Amino acid sequence: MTEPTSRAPRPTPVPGGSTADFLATVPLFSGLDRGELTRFVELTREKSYPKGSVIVFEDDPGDSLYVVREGRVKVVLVAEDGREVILGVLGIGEHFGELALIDDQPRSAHVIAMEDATLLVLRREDFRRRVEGSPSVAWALLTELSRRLRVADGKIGGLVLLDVPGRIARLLLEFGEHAPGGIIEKPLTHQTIANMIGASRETVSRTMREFQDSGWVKVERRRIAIADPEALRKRSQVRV
Amino acid sequence: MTEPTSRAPRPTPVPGGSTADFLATVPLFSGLDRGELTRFVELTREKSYPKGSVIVFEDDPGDSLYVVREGRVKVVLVAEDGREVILGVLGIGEHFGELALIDDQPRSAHVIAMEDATLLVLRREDFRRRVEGSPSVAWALLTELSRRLRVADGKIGGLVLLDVPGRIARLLLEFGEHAPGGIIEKPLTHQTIANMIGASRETVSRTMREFQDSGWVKVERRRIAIADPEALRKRSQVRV
DNA sequence: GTGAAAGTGTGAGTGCCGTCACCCGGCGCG
DNA sequence: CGCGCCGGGTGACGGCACTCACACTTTCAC
Repeated sequence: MTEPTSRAPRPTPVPGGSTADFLATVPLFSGLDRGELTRFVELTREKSYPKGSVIVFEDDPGDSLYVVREGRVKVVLVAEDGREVILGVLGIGEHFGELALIDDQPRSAHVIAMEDATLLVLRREDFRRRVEGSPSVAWALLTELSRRLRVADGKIGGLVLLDVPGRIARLLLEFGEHAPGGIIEKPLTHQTIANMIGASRETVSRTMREFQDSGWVKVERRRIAIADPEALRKRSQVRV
Repeated sequence: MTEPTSRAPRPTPVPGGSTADFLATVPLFSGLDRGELTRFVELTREKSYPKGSVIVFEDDPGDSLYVVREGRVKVVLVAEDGREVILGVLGIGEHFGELALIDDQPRSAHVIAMEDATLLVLRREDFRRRVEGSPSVAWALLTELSRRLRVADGKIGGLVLLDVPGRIARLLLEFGEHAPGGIIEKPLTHQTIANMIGASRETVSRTMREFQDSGWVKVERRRIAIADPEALRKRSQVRV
């Protein structure tokens, strides 16, 4: 999956940088000119969430779009017995909550702060006006939803066709691509990986050890470095 | 597996009215008025595909949107070893192929005719003009993509959290809802079900027998009747 | 009608991976 | 400084579901 434009790691906004500057780096709004952006900023509120707090609840009616300004959040389904499936991890510049604004259905998942996080909140009506008023925004939104649909379908394929090591290999490659130098800095705990690929913590642990022993990845102090992408790629291919 | 027809599209006798009438029933275009619809029809070509033929190939560049006029098609990922994952089954009035038109990426899956099928084909530029020119179409498209995203996420959750009987129960309920009287008429073979939920044909066979023995479903001559939705619902819930 | 092809039923064997149980090491905090 | 907690490592065990094998039934084409 090569996506030259939208997914490249963008420079982290300086804490002092204006909200308008920040929004300009978000693909969804990058089509707006400076004037529009500045006016647009007036419509957003900034909100902080401590690590572990729930930002949106599944099944709630939703009336806001969120853009991650600082920190990381996870989109999760939670079963009654406590098992959780992580549908996605969103970092700076990524957004969530559009679905409920588009189709007026309840929230489809929980969103939880993985670290202390700061979000820009935009209310339904302002969002809709923006989408309806700016073809470029509408088109960017369509593009983003398309991307997510492709990712989701790929995930479904992986869950069905690959064994656990294969799914882990694929996940590592995916994260490695979007990380500078193929080094995944942010803490990806085994438990998190497990919840992302539908496996148990223990199996992830064992598999990661095998990958290290094979020299495919190097792990030190919470950093995962992709050492042999080709081997991983092979392992994440469906076995013949 | 048959070759796709590159033969000239034969003018199809259309059961049930004009193409414009038909398009008016498709949510994507239901926002257009009669005049627009009639002019719009000029832009489409009608094409027939025999059962088993491949309509679009994964990884191909795509330049068309397809609307199912007659028959059913399946969207599938195919592994090298032949196993296939059915991402979706589309019936009359449903459409596919938008993704590639929106984001200019290659097709994300194969689409294969499950029965002899007739499709309306709309080329990229005409589609784009329509989306850009009609806010109602753009919005309908956003709504449709949102719906699919929710479905896909639900599927991911099901694959991870449910065992095979649970996934089958969920699938039956889903199909039952969209079928009049909870009776699923169209042939859903065990193999097809298996490919939709990521299971083997044999396991589906055994499970369907159990469901019948429990009185949850009644099966006769290719028809599946949902007899006890409540039981199925319970079974498709995550066990506590 | 008749044969081939598609779909289904069922048993036996096996393996991946989940669960349970326990240990270890590092790090933050009172 | 010691304690708790989070994250990780590893062995033992068992079960769900996959594969393989084969018989039977239904559908469909000619």
